[in-house]
Amino acid sequence: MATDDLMTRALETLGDDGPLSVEAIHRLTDLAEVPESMTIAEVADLLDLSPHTLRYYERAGLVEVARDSNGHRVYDAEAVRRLVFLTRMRLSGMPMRDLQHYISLVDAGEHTVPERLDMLVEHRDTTRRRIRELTLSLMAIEYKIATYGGSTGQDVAALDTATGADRTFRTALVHARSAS
Amino acid sequence: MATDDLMTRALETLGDDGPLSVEAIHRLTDLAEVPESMTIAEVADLLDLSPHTLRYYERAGLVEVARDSNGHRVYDAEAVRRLVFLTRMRLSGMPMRDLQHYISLVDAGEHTVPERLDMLVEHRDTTRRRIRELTLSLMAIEYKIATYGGSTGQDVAALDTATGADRTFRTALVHARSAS
DNA sequence: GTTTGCGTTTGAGCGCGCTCGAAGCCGTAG
DNA sequence: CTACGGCTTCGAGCGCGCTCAAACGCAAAC
Repeated sequence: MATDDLMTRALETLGDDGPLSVEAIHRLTDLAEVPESMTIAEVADLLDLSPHTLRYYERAGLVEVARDSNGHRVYDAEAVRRLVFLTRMRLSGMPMRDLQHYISLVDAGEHTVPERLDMLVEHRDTTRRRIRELTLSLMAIEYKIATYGGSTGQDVAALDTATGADRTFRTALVHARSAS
Repeated sequence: MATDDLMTRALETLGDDGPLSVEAIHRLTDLAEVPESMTIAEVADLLDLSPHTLRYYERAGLVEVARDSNGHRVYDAEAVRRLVFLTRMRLSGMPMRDLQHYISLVDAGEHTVPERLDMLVEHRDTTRRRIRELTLSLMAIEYKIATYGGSTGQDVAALDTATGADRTFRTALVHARSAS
């Protein structure tokens, strides 16, 4: 799958309704300025998580963070980049356990690259499955909204009789979870 | 958004790689035969969750289930349909709390339809956001796989220099979480 | 000089969604 | 007759990912 293809699809997906890309533009400066060092509050703000969580990640062994003369954390650029990565992985549903393993591989050296790639590929596939699962659920929700009749089973009933929906699709809706 | 449009998009999404739709076809008979009554094991099998979980849902007030002469649960078609709905909502991330509220609205009568629709619309939007979020994470993962350099920050660095990627897209990748 | 504010550590607690264990009932198979 | 499998109830336990409380340090502001 070509990169350009990826981006095209991404932008199409984003194009549905504006807020994300608008906000993205608004935050355009963020990564351009990756400061040499940041405080915990700054990193928390950047990544949209709490200082508590950042300390928790450190305790969990996901990052090492230096201290200043007051014992306060000083996040260097590498730590911030790692946290950006970790945050994205967390957001896409990778468990802490796996991240801990991944980081242990990173720290173990270059010879672990193949295993790291294996992990990324597996997580990519998991994420793809999850997106398809959510897409099917989304369609079911939209269908239920469109045909709302009050009963929790109405959507299925509607699918049985309406618009000559194709059977495969209908079944896929009901069994979206079978993709997981 | 027209129904046909929805289905078209759905099938496109599914078309990427086969397993789901194939499995869907394989299970095609499932909903066609919605039996008059089912045992807990049958329902568990149908919905791909455990009998434990089904009992838990009942305890949580999400379904009422009759008993036979032995005290065993007998799921009628309505209960099964409700559970299909509930399972899809759970799968798409709706919290138990919200489902309990939704079901209380269903049980309260037709005058709660507007509020139910509000809930569905909100959940639809949440699901859409989640899909966009996951899509961005997915692109980041794919990018990292494609440009793998071993460092956790490599993907970002690559984005800064590679293929003349447009800045908005690049920033969106880093800030996918800002959509949540 | 005290207050305010932001940081530190440690260990405990929490919300969620299951998941399981124990003890018991029932119907069928060997 | 007894053993087994599958169901029942009830309450407890668990894994995950935070989230917080307590007690303290330091530094700039008033």
